Amino acid sequence: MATARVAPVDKRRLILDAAVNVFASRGFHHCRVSDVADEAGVAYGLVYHYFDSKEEILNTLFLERWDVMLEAISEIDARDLPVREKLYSIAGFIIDSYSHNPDVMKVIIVEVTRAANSFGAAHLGKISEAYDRIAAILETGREDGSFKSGIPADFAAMCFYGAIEQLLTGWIFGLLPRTDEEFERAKGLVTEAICGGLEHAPAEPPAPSA
Amino acid sequence: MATARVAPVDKRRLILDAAVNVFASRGFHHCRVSDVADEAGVAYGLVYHYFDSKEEILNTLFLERWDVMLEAISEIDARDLPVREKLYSIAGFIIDSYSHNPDVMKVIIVEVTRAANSFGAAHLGKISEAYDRIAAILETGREDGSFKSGIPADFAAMCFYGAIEQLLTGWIFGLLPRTDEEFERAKGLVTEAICGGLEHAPAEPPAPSA
DNA sequence: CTCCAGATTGACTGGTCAGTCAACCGCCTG
DNA sequence: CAGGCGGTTGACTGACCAGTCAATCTGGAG
Repeated sequence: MATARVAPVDKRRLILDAAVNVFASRGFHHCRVSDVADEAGVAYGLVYHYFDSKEEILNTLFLERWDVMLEAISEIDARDLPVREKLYSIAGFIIDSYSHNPDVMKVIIVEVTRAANSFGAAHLGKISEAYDRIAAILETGREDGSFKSGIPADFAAMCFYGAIEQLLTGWIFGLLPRTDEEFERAKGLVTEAICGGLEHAPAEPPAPSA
Repeated sequence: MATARVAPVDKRRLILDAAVNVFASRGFHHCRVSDVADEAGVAYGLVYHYFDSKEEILNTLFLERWDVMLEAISEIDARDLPVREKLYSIAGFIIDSYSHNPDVMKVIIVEVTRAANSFGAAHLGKISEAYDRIAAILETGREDGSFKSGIPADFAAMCFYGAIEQLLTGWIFGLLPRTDEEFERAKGLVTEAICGGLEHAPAEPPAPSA
């Protein structure tokens, strides 16, 4: 007989999903654990059956998603593509993540990624791993001569990632239009902006033969 | 007789400066008002003589600095310079702000600029004014043909500002080296990265005569 | 010297909320 | 049917802390 018959509803998952809603709409510091429990339709105490603390809920949400992103970056890096297309794919992945589930990305960006005195510091290793993997990709671009050697790869990675995160921030704050077409368009535009630059290229010597 | 003889010490200023230290090192949500009072060497109640609430202190800190930045952007825009040099000056101004007083910028970036559910939302107008002014500068670049017309100015402004803020974030988290030389170097590098792009330019037709 | 207004003090209060815990439930096992 | 165990409940507690306020100080004006 099947072990699960009447879909025993994963309460832990229910709580995590509810937490995303609540954290996104009210903010981690401005909501109560009871808000999460209510949203999940679950008793207050059950939250503490599955999680040690309110913070652990956010940690879990962050790690779940960030690991997926790190995995995606590695997978993209492993493909046999020009560096620019790898960057396009990464931008695309992050933007898709936002468009498919804005709340999770909002919570991560708003509550974790910049929280230098709390969650950000706690997850610094994971966060910088993303920058490092992007930097590694850029480094291959420097090596094959397609990317400028004058801009350090780790520096370039920060610029690239920063631009993307700022776009998400723009969407989160409602400063940029949020439509599927805009999301799609943005992928190409960030890539072009960061790789190709905002300026029209002046007469420039071609890349030195690496 | 002079109105001030023994340097009456502006207690309000003292509190604001103490708040910068405390907010930067412990975080707005993880510190007590009494921490600020202690740091300022002032009685707890005096904080409430000068400010209505803990939040008002942060609001004041943000507005003081942000207005200076808006002013600086306008002043830079008014100069007769190529667009790229205006952007260099803006990047330079923001980076100098950080290098001269890291704590204020840290507090603004960590506690305000991304706080979509609290301070960020409250100051959305001011925040987006900065993006708008940068976008206006970029628009002139599009008009005079030095900047690509395919990338909307508001979009480009987000990329530019995002890259800079990410650099500050890198310094705040200790992921990028914090030396005066690095700060100086970064000004040129971000400008080159964003305006000129990370890639070596391929053969590209010159800007169409606008 | 007196009087006043504004500055300064810090003990206290009121409300909030994260986390605990003892009880209860429902299902499976023997 | 008894026993037990993980899942589930929600009232309760203990700590914490933003904000209040009555009292005190200080320095200038008359």
